[in-house]
Amino acid sequence: MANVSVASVSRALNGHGGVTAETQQRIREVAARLRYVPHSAARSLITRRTHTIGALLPDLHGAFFSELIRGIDLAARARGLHLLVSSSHGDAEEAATALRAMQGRVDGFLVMTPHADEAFIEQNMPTPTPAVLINTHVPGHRHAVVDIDDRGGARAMVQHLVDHGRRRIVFIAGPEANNDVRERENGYREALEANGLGANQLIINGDFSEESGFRAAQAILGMNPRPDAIFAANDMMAIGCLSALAEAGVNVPGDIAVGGFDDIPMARYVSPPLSTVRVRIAELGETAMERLAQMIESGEDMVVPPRHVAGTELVVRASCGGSAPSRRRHAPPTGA
Amino acid sequence: MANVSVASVSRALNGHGGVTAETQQRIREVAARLRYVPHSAARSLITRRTHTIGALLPDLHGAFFSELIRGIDLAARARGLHLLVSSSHGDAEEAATALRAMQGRVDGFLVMTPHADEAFIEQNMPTPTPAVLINTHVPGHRHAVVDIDDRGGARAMVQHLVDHGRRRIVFIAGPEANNDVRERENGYREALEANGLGANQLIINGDFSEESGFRAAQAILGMNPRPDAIFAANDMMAIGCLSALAEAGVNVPGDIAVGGFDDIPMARYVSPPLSTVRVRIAELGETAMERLAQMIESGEDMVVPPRHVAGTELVVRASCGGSAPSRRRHAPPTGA
DNA sequence: AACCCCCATGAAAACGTTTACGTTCCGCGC
DNA sequence: GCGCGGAACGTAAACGTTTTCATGGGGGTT
Repeated sequence: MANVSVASVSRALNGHGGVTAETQQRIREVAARLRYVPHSAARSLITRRTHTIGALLPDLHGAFFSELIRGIDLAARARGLHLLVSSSHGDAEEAATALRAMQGRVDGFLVMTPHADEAFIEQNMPTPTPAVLINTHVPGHRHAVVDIDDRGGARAMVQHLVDHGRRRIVFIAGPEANNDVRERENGYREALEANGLGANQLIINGDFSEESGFRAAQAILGMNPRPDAIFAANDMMAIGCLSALAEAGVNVPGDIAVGGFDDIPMARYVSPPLSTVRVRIAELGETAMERLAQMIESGEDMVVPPRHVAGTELVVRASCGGSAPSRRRHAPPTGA
Repeated sequence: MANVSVASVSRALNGHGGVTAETQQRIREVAARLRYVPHSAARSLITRRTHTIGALLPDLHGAFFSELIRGIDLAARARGLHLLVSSSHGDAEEAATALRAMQGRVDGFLVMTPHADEAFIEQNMPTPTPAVLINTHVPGHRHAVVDIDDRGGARAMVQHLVDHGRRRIVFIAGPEANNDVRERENGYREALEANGLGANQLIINGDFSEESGFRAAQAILGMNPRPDAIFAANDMMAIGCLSALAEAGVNVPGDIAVGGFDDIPMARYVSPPLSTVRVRIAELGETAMERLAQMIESGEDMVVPPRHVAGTELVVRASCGGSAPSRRRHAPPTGA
């Protein structure tokens, strides 16, 4: 102590006023000298604020989540918030457990999980805690929602293929439970229908793995008449396709054009470079975090911001045989 | 309340005994019905345990950190610990701030930052808090250290190149401040000397970016006599080399062999597939986390485990012209 | 039948803050 | 000169747990 009561210390360090500039100065000096740090638990106990937000993600693996976390972290630290991460490895029960474990430890949730259907939300999300649902099409109005424009991106890709003369476009789907996939498939369908090709729907199931893309391409090569384009629901499957096609001696994009989704860093490096749909993932995370911060600050009469949809961007490279590849060899991929 | 005092509730929920099985049962039922969750701040206040560990990383970008966090998360959740992440974007001051901000909020630190020299540690790490330093060559004995065997990995790669007849091997270094790079360079040197090639040291500086690898390769092409192998301190630079060499019409590995370090996912997909040194990153994170948990549990008379060095693994693919590429086309890369 | 010990339970202190509420002191106006 | 207002600061309550200690009751032993 520096000849002063705990109350004054609190006031001095929090800068709430009610204390002379001089004593504030003195207290701060002493605090620094003593390497005093306020006990955050005690503070949280009385303040009911933890200055921490909890992120529940389906997995922490791969470029997607890396980018997402990065965006979230960026926005969080800009606001002086801490980030508590947790992955819910596939299992819905595990996700619920993780959510419960974070309960009370955080001021708000950032939730992205395939298990987040309405019942799950209802059951496991404490009403008073603000939450932003990422990429989760739940109609509820109690939580904010931030989505990727999967449908629009898929439409753009298919439209591009159609514009360049492709007519028999196969879509390689992903795991059925996945919302993104459903939306990408919807976009595929809409684009075909918009071009009077509704009857040409060709859908093969995959599971997001390179392997499944490889197998899908083999199946496609056996189809008659042979398709002239493949649109995979993600880049890894598209890359699997490229392998299979190369192995079979099929020319890409001459014989078959290939498009993916995500624009993972690798997409630029495969041969031929993969056309794909870029999602500004870090931006998605930032937006979600910003929304959440806003909800938290709004306090009692919480305002739930309207649904936000993160745009996508068609990245044309050699694999889809469109215009000259827009890939400049040594420009770093934007946003990556 | 269920006809019982707060003390009994505490005992029932924590299972410390001192309460009838019957009442414990009853209390738990009521708690579940009321969706009661203990206030973690209050608990931390008295327990002086947060059940949270703080991870300070230099960045959250890219495959490396994605893997690292994944490993950490895995080990953390296996022990029921929460994970607070923070990136210290480059700046040492920022790292210090982040560390201070986590102070008191966590039971232990996982620190990986290029700024973690001795002074930094001394200044910013609160002595009583357990900490594990990842990939940080600080001699202090107060903290545990977990490292990558950069030197051994580099030696293995260079030895492999020498074994296959290469004699003029260029090393492309990374940012000077980086510990990994220094060690990789040491390994390079040691391997050359061990083979009586100590006089053939050829080192070019890079900065870990693809671009710098590209430029380095151009420089190398101008050297006389021309080197017959390139060993880049990381995969991205190696990939930049491949681009430059392909552009110049140089045959890889015929004219020049190329090796990288990290085994990023992309390494398998470039052309030719890149030989590299794999680091089991997730394992590194897991080990670090386990050590930390061990230190935390050991309590007052904290035992600091001895330095642990995560092994590396030479991954031979086509780019180094060794034996037939060991890459099986559709086996998923192990550990990725 | 009396005593003792142990176990289940309750009461209360403690953890380290924030904040509402007093208290003191100073300066100013009447 | 007296009173009054306001600013600076101290006192103490409150936050929700855990844990120590006290209390009571039941069962076993002598």
